[in-house]
Amino acid sequence: MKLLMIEDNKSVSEMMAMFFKKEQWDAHFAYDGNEAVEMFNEDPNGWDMVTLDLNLPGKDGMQVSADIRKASPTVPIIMLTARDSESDQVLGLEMGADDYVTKPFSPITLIARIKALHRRADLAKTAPAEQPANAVSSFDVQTDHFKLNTKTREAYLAGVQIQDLTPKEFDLLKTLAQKPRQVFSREQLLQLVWDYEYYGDERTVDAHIKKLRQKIEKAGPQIIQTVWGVGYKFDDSGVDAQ
Amino acid sequence: MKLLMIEDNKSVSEMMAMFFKKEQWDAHFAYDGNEAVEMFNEDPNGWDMVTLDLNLPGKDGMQVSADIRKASPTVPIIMLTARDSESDQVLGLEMGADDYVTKPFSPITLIARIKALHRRADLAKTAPAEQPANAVSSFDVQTDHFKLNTKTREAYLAGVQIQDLTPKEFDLLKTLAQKPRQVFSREQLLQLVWDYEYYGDERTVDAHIKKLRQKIEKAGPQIIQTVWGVGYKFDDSGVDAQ
DNA sequence: CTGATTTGTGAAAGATTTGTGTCAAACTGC
DNA sequence: GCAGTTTGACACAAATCTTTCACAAATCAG
Repeated sequence: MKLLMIEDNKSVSEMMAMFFKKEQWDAHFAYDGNEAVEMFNEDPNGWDMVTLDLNLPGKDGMQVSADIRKASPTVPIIMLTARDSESDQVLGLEMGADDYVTKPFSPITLIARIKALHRRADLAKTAPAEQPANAVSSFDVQTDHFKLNTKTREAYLAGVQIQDLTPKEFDLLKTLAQKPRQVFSREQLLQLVWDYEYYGDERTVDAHIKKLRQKIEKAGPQIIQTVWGVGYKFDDSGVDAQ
Repeated sequence: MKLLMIEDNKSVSEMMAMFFKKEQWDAHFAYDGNEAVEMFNEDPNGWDMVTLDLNLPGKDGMQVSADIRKASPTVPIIMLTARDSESDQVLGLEMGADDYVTKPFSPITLIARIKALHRRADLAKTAPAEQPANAVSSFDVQTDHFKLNTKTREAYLAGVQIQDLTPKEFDLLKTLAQKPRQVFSREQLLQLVWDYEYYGDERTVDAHIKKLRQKIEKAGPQIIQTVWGVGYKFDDSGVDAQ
């Protein structure tokens, strides 16, 4: 198991390193937020677990969590913190963390929680259809008629490339496409595509959707649907025609 | 979401019942271990979540956990307990629990943890590289012939999608369908679908029911019944297999 | 059967949400 | 800095949904 521990307190990480070694886990350590996000993004899909200290120098811990979630919607995250307030805990869990452990914690407890979460997360990997490990698949989103590659930042609809996507447009499309058919509210999209604490007009999302749709139309049928009163969703099930 | 709370302290379960209702979860309660296992086994694959108080009369909590795990290797289990010792916690997690919350806990916290775990467990269902069309799982209502998914805001009757549901229509259908055969008065529906303190004409419900029925008819047989003098109910028992 | 009550229905007014164009600000590469 | 892009905000028009109301139809009580 490949694990990333984000923790600025060296004595904590050194102690945990011993325990991780005992478990024979491939543990990596980051000591501040920016370093952590950078390290994580080198191989966003290669991590099995992240533990994140919220009290970090530099980047805010919640922001680090958001950045990691953005890069990988599924990696298990355990937040570690001295902040014991209930609202912090609830916020953390709502932000997408899977567990929230308050300091001081014992290594044994943390190990047990990591194992429990890893076991649970593994169910998602083993259950579904296998994905050839070595296969190209640098495509991060791939449905029948739609492919999206975050490394090259290219998107294809029914084989035709969607051209001239700006960064925001690409991120927006990626976010929607990662969960086909799931409806995202404007607020959710602002959190996921912009920032978790972005303060701005929700209608800005509409403006980007409009631009995005224009570019999608040049490549094929519309794959972004409006869900009236709720938000938007990606749905390429209408791209049947061959 | 269908949840089983195993808890012998009635004041705790009553308080939680209120919070579960607010979330519109289908919460069931068991007050001792044997009853819990029995209840669980009536439909081992029908549960989305179990919370288990370890301090139960009758059967030992750990044994209950083991019995449930045996019946369903994947159902998420959260252990609740006053025992704060580390060894208990580690043992619980090793026994197959996904989370371990010590009493006293606040309802908000428990709700947040249930949501986090449910989100994680759902990934196992939805994960499959985003398979075709309606393979999106995580239906919030699922009977033999009717399925409703709040994430995609889609509803299916005997496999056919009920199309073009407006927000109110969808919410209304969801509310009725969450408790099949249960009659809801117009007043109740106004509270549940509109707002707790909505001030408006009760007949507005009728208007929406009418529109909803029209859209349901396009997909299959009628599943909303009028209970004269009382209100409306969802009942799909008349829908025959195809 | 008759009258009272409740529900179904269609239309129209009212309210809300979304699409879209414009413009200024922020950002990029040079 | 500068020119070209991208982004964000806003306002108005267009589209869609919600609510109300009145009358017709159905149901019930006696």
